[in-house]
Amino acid sequence: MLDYLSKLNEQQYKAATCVDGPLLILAGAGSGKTGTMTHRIAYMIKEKNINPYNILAVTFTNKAAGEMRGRVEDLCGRYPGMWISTFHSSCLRILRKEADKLGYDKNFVVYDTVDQKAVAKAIIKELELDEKIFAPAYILSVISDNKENQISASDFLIKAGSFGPNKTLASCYTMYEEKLKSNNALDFDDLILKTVELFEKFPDVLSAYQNMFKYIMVDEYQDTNMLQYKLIKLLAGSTKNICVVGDDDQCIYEWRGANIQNILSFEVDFPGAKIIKLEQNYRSTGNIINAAHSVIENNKGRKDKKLWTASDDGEKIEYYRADDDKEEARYIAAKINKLKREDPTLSFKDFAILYRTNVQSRRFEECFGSLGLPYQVLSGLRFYDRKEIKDMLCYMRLILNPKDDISLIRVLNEPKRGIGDKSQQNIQTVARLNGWNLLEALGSDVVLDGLSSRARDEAINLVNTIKSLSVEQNNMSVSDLYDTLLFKTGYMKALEDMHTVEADGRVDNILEFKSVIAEKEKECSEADETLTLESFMEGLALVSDIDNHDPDADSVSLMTLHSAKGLEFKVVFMPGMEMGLFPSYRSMDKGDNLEEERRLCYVGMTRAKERLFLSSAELRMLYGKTDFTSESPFLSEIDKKYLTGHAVYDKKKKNISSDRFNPVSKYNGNDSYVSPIAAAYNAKTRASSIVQKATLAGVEVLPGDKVEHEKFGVGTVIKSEDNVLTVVFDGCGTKNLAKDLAPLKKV
DNA sequence: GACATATCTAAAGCC
DNA sequence: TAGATATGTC
Repeated sequence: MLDYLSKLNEQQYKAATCVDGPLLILAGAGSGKTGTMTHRIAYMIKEKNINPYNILAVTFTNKAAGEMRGRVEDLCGRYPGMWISTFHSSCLRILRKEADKLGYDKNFVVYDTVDQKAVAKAIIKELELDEKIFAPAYILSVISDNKENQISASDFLIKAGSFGPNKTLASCYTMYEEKLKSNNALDFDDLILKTVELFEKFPDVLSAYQNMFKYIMVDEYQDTNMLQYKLIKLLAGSTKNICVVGDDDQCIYEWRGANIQNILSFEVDFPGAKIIKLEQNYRSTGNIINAAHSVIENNKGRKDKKLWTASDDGEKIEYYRADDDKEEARYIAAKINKLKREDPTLSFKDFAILYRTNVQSRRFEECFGSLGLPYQVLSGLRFYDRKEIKDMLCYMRLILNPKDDISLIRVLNEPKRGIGDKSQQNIQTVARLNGWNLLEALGSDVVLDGLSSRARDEAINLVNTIKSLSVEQNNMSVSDLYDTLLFKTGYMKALEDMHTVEADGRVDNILEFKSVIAEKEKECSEADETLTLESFMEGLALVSDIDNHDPDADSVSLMTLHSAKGLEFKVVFMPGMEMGLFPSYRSMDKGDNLEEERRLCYVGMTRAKERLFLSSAELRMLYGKTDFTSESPFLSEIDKKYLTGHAVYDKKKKNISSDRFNPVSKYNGNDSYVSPIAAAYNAKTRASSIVQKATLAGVEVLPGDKVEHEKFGVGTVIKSEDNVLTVVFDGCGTKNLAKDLAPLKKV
């Protein structure tokens, strides 16, 4: 066996050396997937003498691509410009070369989610739509769905018919496409879509790329959507040297278009495909693996496979039911300190708290903050989506492309220039009437004369700043340009004058962004190049984030289950194991969605290497209301052999053995759960599920009855305004009444 | 037009 | 509860 391949196990070795023809690698959690893929690339280059530039390896995230590139470099050296990149950046690279064939200017801009939203809002205004019904996010999701399924605006218009909401949506879609086209912009979906169109319309272009990419690899295949699948199928062409790696059990992105069918039916689409399963897990203890398996095996639509591990059983998984969400946070904090005391080799960075929703982080931040426990939160907001960064990016885009109306609108009154809604509309009207872009309109006398004297001065200054920097951009460094922009637009001064904590934070971010630019310039000068604004922005177009998770910082990591995919920690906590929270109440109507939640649970559990702690809170405050909760059905799916824990009601008795463990939620066998809490959530929309009857220890209670809770004392049952049975406790506020709730007794 | 106050609503987030 | 947006006031 070749030296560098000797670390691979038998299955991994098979996968790494099977190079020709279609191959599906089913790689379970922690099975050494990335290692196998990188070794496969190294094998192709070193042993098969395949030209590195004939290999295309696509991933979903920049982080994954970067990691893969780094590991390939370690194995077989650096090949600059090798095609190891995300779907979107591969397509961007192709389109930069070929966009003119599709009638686009090659220097098109890429609109991100924020830009798209701005376009959608403009459309809503123009069509005078009711934003309640046609919310920007809704319109955009319809457009995105269509694009992912390669349905054009005109196709959709035909499909939509001549009336009803679909007709309106079709007009939105059409206008959206017109606006992007006239701004010379593509959105993220377009990057894939236009590349597919390019290949379909120009067979010669396709065959050139087919010749180039003789070997194709796709990571996280379970997350591909229909269009991405089509793209790689086109590229794989007749050679069919395509290797896809994925795990159907880790498909947690169906809600944004991932099609799990792509992995389930790979063999059908590529007849003769080899399938290799990587089932040995190198990450977790036996108990963790087995417990995770006992949950995931409840899913129906999945490939049959079972992870195993050569490591010991390890400790059992622990479950704790806390009194409330605050106590849950205290419990976890105390547990972290205790574990660290008992095992001095553990440091804070070995701990992660994985929750279902971002709002859950608050309790932990409060608690950890007061205890002085170091933590880092991976928030949902990306660096580049922050307002101040986005504003600066828009200024820079305007310098590159003064025609970019969406960017101009964004920064027109930022900082405040006295050019508000009314003036903005005037500018747009003038632009439309004269066929000008907005910057031209803004600088015209017609517009300027209609402004107040302050606004007039500001407008002239803005137009001049953009125009002169646009001319000068190649005579100055990007850093200098950035500074000039901050100064001349008055952006920095406006922030500094605010003297608020928030504004200071924004200033910090703006300086942080400057160091990003400086870093890029340094990289460039080392390679004896000068960084141009154009190349800087180009590199940024698809960068999702300055990776804000620092695995080396010695702090506890707090993040959602979704963002934990691909990571691992010695000790993992999964709080909020409650019906309605996890699984999310929005997933509980349809069996399919519930399966995705279950996969999410599986992903979370398999992040743990040594210890796994699950917890729930009996009372949780959500949306300013405190509710009783039921335990998550996933808890009862875990085989009790691997689990130890207490139900809160028995806490006084202490040391409850695991066979006494009995979560209160019930599975109705129909792959949906009937829960009083869920019913309460749904009460406004679904009359049939309103909780109008509650039974406590076999005794029915009705409004007006007195009930007693072991901790909250006596309360009265009432029917709340949303028609849900509720108990009012003296001094304890109002709580929704959950059916069969053990600590409540009728008195 | 800018700022203050009232009202509404609530998942996950890759490129 | 808290953030985002709609409405009201100077």
